[in-house]
Amino acid sequence: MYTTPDLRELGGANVYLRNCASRDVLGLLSNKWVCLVLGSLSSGPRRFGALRRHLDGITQKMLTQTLRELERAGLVDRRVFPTTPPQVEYGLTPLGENLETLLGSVRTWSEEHIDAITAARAAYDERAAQAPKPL
Amino acid sequence: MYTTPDLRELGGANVYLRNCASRDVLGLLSNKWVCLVLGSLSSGPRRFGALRRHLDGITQKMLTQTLRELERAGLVDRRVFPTTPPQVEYGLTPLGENLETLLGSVRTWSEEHIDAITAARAAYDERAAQAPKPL
DNA sequence: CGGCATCCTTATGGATACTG
DNA sequence: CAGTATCCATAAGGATGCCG
Repeated sequence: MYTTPDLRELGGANVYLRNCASRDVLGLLSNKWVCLVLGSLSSGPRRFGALRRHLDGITQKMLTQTLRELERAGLVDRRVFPTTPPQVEYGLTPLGENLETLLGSVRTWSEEHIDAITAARAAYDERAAQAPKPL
Repeated sequence: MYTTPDLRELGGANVYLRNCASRDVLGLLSNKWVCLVLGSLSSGPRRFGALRRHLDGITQKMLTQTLRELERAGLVDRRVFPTTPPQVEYGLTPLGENLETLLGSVRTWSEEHIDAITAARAAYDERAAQAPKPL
């Protein structure tokens, strides 16, 4: 009886199961902007407009959407100052800061190894171009 | 003259610029499956079918696509044994293993903090439900 | 300023069928 | 077994306009 063959293969690390909740968190990080927004806030709270300018290329919609998602997940908190015009400031929660330390190292890794990756891609493409199935 | 106002705001961490190549790497990680595939390979090489079974829920298409992308980036290597039927084995390159140490801690974080996130989301939703703009 | 609502285009990903 | 190719549904994301 093969009820749970997967678990026997590697020994039950649960992110690998379809309905494991922790996959949600990976899904969260699978947002192109999440890592950058958290990084941008790691140096201190910022207002909406400042974030928008800092995260070159993000649209208003995606910034709003990303911030809501992060706020809902308890990673970012939102402080409203009822001035005129209204000011809204975003900052990391303790949980957000905790995650940021990991994401920061991922961003650093990206910057440090982008050259190696670019080179690997070029090499791969060249190999692929040279052996284009000569039928 | 405001040629590069963004850099003065935070001091030149370049992932934040639109055309910075390191954003590509973040884009790579923005693939729902990348983190899981690399994690699945962290315990040793695996064959295509084994990966597919281990990563519960992945389709054949997405697995192929993800593996190609990772192979092209130099994070995974692919070894073909011309047996019948053919065997194809995937494993981490040194670069891939290096990245995996970071991603592993992200997966661990996900598993450790999923409860806090779930609770935060529930609280947020409840707050939102209780203050539905009583106009 | 900091949004939300709408429209519309494109990218993503699943299902299915076929191949070496 | 390990793919490739095709079709199709849905979701992601950009552009625009309006509002408190």
